[in-house]
Amino acid sequence: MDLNEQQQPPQKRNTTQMMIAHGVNLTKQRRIIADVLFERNQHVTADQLFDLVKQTGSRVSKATVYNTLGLFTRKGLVREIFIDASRTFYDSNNSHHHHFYNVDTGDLIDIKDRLAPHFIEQDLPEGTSMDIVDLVVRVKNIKS
Amino acid sequence: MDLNEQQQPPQKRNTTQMMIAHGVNLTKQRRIIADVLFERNQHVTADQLFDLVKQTGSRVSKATVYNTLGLFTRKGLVREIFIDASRTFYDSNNSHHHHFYNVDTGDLIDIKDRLAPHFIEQDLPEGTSMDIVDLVVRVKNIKS
DNA sequence: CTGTTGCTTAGAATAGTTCTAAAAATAATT
DNA sequence: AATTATTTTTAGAACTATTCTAAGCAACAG
Repeated sequence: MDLNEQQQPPQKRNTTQMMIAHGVNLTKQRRIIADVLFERNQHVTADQLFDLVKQTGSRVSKATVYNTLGLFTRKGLVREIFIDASRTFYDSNNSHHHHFYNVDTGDLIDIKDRLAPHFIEQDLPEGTSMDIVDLVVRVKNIKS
Repeated sequence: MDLNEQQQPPQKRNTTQMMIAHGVNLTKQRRIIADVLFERNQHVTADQLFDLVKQTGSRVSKATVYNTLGLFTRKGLVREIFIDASRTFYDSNNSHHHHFYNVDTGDLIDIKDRLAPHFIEQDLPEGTSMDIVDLVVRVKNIKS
């Protein structure tokens, strides 16, 4: 299962600046996590990210990976994508876009933002047909 | 948290016919579950449904509630809505529509189908503002 | 230094869901 | 009807993703 298929070219980002810009305090672990996460646009689970970090030789606890992903989400650095009850992905591409999820392969693929929803049907990934479209508009109470 | 707010009027459906029409074998437990689930349009978790069934005096195991919801989903009688890693709702309204989810209250509210996506913003529930729109288009491999 | 605050950690706890293996119900076949 | 096969249900165990807990550590302020 390919989690990393992306239409956009990989782009090296300045993770330190990103964190500062979003009001995230810098720590050793957060730098390590951010460097791995933002190395390229990708969709990863907390567990996959934990492994990716391990592969760099750095040691960060799983709790910190969860904490950091939660923090990054609250600060708007990443987006959570809930595919099903046991599949939460974190999208390191924080630009405005949506996703194709292939129920057969597990592939999660970006939908280019310019695609109007009614044109999606004509732009499905090769060899796939539409299954279910689930649009969840999350709203929040206006604080008074 | 009100899970049951619906725009459409409650409608008593013939659950036996629904199951037959969708190729679901009839059993005592499935009838009980279907009667509770389709009594009105609602969004329920497996656990909530288990409790609702219990309240009718009938006794159905939790495993059967899960099995039956899985079966009903595969057969197209209900739709799963994944709000987050620990919130899977089953929507007993199987007509084509989407949802507003209020992150503050937990309310899950139908979006009338006629609403074009770009008009959603002008039609948010009272006292709420847009938070996150997550559109996941599920596709499946074309079997050859 | 010393206290305060925030961060990280390992492991325990939690919660939703799936699995297992056996019993029960139902359907099919003789 | 009796027997066999198939499907369904069940209780509880197992599993898995995530959160919690409580202790230790790091950074910084006074």
